[in-house]
Amino acid sequence: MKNDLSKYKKTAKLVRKNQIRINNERRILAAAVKIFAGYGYQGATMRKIAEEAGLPKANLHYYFQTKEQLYRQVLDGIFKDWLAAANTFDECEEPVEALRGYIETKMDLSRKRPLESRIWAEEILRGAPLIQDQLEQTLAAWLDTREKRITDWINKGTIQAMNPRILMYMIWAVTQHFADFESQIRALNQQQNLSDEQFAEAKTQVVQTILKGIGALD
Amino acid sequence: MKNDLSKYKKTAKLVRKNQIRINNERRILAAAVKIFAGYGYQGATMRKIAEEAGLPKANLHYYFQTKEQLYRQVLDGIFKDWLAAANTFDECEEPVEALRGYIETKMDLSRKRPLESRIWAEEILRGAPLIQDQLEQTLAAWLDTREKRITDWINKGTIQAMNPRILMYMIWAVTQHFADFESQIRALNQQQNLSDEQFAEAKTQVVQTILKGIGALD
DNA sequence: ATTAATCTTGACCGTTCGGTCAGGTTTATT
DNA sequence: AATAAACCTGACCGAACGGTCAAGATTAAT
Repeated sequence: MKNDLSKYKKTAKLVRKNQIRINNERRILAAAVKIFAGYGYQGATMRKIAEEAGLPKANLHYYFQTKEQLYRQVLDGIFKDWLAAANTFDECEEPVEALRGYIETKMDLSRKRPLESRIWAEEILRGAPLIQDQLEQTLAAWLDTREKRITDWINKGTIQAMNPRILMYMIWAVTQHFADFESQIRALNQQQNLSDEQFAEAKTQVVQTILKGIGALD
Repeated sequence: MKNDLSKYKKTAKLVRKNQIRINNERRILAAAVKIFAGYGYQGATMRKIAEEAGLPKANLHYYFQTKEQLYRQVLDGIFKDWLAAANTFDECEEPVEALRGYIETKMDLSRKRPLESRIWAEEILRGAPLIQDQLEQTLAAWLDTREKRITDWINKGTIQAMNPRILMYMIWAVTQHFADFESQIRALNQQQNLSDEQFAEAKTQVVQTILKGIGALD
């Protein structure tokens, strides 16, 4: 009984953990996302992140030993979000619904989390020095599975023959473009970010063009 | 006569200019492209560029006063290449030929000059701090003109109704993706860059999907 | 109430950064 | 041959970087 109770208490402590630690780690990570997205890994400084978080620089190093470790945790969080969104691909059986759902989810993610998309893009731009393993393993496995689903659709004649990988590259390219190249789109849109209406139009057109382009519509 | 001759000589000198200067500026710019593409603006250092060029660091500052000036010249060169490629858009009257030619040219540019594409992408990722003017003026004007051509095609019923700008964003996104996300594509392709055959297949599929997607084919 | 663990922070450190400069060398002009 | 212009470069500079640390403050456990 005593044993059980003390165990329970310890577990409860671990679950609640230090509220201070949880709180500060969250603040620092949120600040890090902003600064890494705005300046890139090299351009971001621990001082800028500390200012954004409203904490002294030394305090950052208490929770995250090095800048690289902080950056890795940011990337991990982004990858988890990406995978969660990616699984909408499997929610529907038929290509039109599955692809429409996936493209729309990716577009929404670009709209809601452009900073994260840009951090990911910069990491890949620089040759993916820290996430190569994840790309070669988790992402490659994810792609293999979905490639088979698309091949099934092709064999059933639901969509036309094509290379499924290239289709996925196109979807990734287009959906992420609206986050990664936001500043270019803004410059071409009277210095205004796309309004909700404009973005909704883009989402519809992207879905229509790709679905029609692979022979899944009409 | 004397006057004319001396003028001619001076002009000739200016045309030939200092061969040393021409030569070294070219070397430095080529090295700068490599280093800026590999490390980003902040991650690139004048020491690395100097090593790549095989010149002492102080010599770089003799030809380019600051790192930012060197970077600006690199960006200018990239923008000129981009505009040259962009004009293939106007070479054909009909949408199928015009768009096919443009998409293929952009794909070829991604294949041949991936470093330049990545430098451009990073600049936009960071909010285009140095090229905002060019985007808002030169690029916006270019896009306006081509938007009108596409609108004409739509009015003639050659392609289906759509927002021309979003079509251009899709084309840019997809074509540049093969340069900018090269390291991700490599990780998903058994750690091998796309072969010429694979790239040719991608080019064909991209053209087909987009043209069919906007109702210009079939 | 005491002790232990956790958290906080200003001051500091070695390194590297972009950039400068004096003085020497090479190239062009007369 | 002499002079001027252009080019070259090792040594150096102040600033900013990531990271450390000792000592104090706060919170948790007994």
